[in-house]
Amino acid sequence: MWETGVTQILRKWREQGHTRLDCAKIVSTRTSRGGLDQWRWTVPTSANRSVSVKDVAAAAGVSLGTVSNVLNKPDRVSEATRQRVLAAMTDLGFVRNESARQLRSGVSRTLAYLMLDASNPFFTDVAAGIETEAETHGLTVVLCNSGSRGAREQAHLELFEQQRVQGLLVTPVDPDSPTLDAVARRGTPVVIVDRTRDDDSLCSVAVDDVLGGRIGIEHLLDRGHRRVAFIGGPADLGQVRDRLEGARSAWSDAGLDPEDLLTLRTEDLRVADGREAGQRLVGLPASRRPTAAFCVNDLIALGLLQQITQAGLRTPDDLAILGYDDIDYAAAAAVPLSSVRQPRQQLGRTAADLAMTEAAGGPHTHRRVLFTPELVARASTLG
Amino acid sequence: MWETGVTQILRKWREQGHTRLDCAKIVSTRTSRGGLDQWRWTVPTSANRSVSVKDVAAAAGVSLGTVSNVLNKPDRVSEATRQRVLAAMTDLGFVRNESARQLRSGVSRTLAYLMLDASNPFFTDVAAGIETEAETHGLTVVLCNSGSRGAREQAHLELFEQQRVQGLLVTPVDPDSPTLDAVARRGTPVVIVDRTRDDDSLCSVAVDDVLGGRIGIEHLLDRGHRRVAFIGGPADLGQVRDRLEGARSAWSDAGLDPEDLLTLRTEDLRVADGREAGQRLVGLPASRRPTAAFCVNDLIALGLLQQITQAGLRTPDDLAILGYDDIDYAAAAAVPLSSVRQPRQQLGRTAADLAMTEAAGGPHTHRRVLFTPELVARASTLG
DNA sequence: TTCGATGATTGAAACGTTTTAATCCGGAAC
DNA sequence: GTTCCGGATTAAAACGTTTCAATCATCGAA
Repeated sequence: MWETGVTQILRKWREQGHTRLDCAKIVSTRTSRGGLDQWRWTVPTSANRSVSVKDVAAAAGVSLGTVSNVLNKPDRVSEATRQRVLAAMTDLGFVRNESARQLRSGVSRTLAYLMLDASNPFFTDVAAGIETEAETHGLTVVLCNSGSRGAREQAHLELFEQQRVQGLLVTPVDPDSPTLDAVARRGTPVVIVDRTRDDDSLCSVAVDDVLGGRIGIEHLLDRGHRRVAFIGGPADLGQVRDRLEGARSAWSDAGLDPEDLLTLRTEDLRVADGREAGQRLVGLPASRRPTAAFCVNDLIALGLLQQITQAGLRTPDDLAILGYDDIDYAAAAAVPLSSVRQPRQQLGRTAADLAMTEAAGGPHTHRRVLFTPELVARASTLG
Repeated sequence: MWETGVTQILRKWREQGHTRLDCAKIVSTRTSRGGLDQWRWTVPTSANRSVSVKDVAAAAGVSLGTVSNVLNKPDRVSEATRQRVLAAMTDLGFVRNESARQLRSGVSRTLAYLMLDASNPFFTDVAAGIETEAETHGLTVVLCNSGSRGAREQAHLELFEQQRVQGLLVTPVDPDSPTLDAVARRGTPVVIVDRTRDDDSLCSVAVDDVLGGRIGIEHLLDRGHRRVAFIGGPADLGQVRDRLEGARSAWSDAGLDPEDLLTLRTEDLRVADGREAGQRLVGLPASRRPTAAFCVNDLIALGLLQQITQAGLRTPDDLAILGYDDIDYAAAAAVPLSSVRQPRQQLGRTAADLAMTEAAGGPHTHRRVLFTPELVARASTLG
């Protein structure tokens, strides 16, 4: 029986990575079986526990509840003890444990924004809008970046839900993803940013992309262009689809031949894709080459501008360029870029607002907010 | 005595916002005084409790500990029960409560990066580096933006510390701020990103700015410039100070008159500040105007480029421009911008790595990592 | 048969807060 | 002198996990 005990101890001991057995640490306990076949021992613990309200209470000579009151309802505690508690806190280096706070109170103080692409200034501007709105309500915003990757988006969504954030703003890879519905159904307010759904199953804030496409083409028509390229992709992206739809309808409304509205697809929406599109455009014989390009976002427009400039073409004389988003760098480009501007900051502010009102409880019906884009004409189309 | 009881009840009742008193809800309790002067009542609670492990356990017919094991040590539980528990989870829509998890286990699964300016692509690139490194270790990264505002930085630091993040990466407004030391002393690993301190009191990852300044000036000297403006501010910013120091020492090493290295201060480091500096530069008589400008970052360089182009000057013939950071938009500018490149992504990766090793425990000595910048010459200085 | 080993499962104790009913106490009102 | 009131304070019960010793069941070897 003694053997058994020792064997068991040694196994566990080894499992825990110990190499030497210190018998002084072994203490016997009795079991229901009546024998000495179970053992317990202590290991030296690196007593690095952090300071808790309990410690503060002890140091200040008050009860634990009073410390909590100092933190949460300062007016309920007399000035003298308040000072004493505050002093104890700084003395001991007390840091409130947010996990415990949130677990007990059930309320989180953060709003989350899951960005599609943090390197695109459009989304950081939206984020800035969210931040300003959240700040006025005393919430902090945490940002995450999916980088257009579904798996990462999924992982971030899960973590945010587990963290019980107050609201979850997201520019999703696919706005129709059922994951979003699942999250919302389980109780986290979800707001789709810069995308929409056809139904009203979730709150969303976006800009009227069909109208934006129309505005862009109308501007180019005004400037006399009759052979235009629409550059953008991927084809299944809602933004691209809608803007193209608007462009096409404006084009046909003007009674022009659909053939003359060339569509150039790109892999993605980055500067590199614009350069690549530029190469294809430059490769066309001058007679068939469009006189203007309407890019589905500014990054593509910038890449295009750079590429065709390198190839010796001039903007807007040889090729007028119209972008979309009006990011700060658009105005600072080699040839200041005309662009369709979206109210980015307001997009963020409104989204945050929707999330917070939904989180506040009360009767809620999902809202779909649609902003109107506006044309900003600069040298790249004016000449 | 009856009166007293009713008075007390009514007061509390009113405090809770009730307008009508439902006597059926009142239940008397006896107190130590023996009288009926204390009361208790129940209010209808909106039973909206979320699903917990307890519920899952009940549904699956196992104990609460087993559910936890399915979550954390799946190999310790038999396949059959594992499936049963998993099924119960999806049926009930169970979402693990991260607060409770972290409170009990004491371990957080997130790394935080507090950015100085989310709209500056330099920092989002650093963030991308952090993300890739963290991902390989199974951590998620949350981003926050201080927008160069000390108060907001402070608030975010506090929240992150309260959340007990595993590591806290920060590009601070002021790297010498004692707040950072305080946070680190209390146990959160802190890594300063893209800034350094003179002492080694914290881990930091940065790029050798003195060397960067030197490299920049040497390039301009190579191109034959003998009257150069160094543009940047604020003067008390470490980056600005160091790059200027490097620039000056390279200048004097070449045996040139310090007077000919003009210094133009700017308010901040944004595009608008570059434009403003451009106006001042254009205002100078051509004879005294520098032939090249070395800007302390690309945003200023872009603003400068835009402004002097508008004023009819040409780059690089009338004014060569050299930036710093080599952000993507530098290459895409009207005149592709020469720039001093910093290894942004690697900066982020290394910072994340430092934080995680410090968090892993064990003996730790703070490290100061310094990367070497490199010159990327483009049309804005080559012509 | 019995004992020991192994693997699956359970029960109960944490973790650090917030919440809330209860207590205490000095003073005002009767 | 009671009685009542209100403000300050306290004690104890949550919150939803993870952890870990203890138990249970099964099986192989002695």
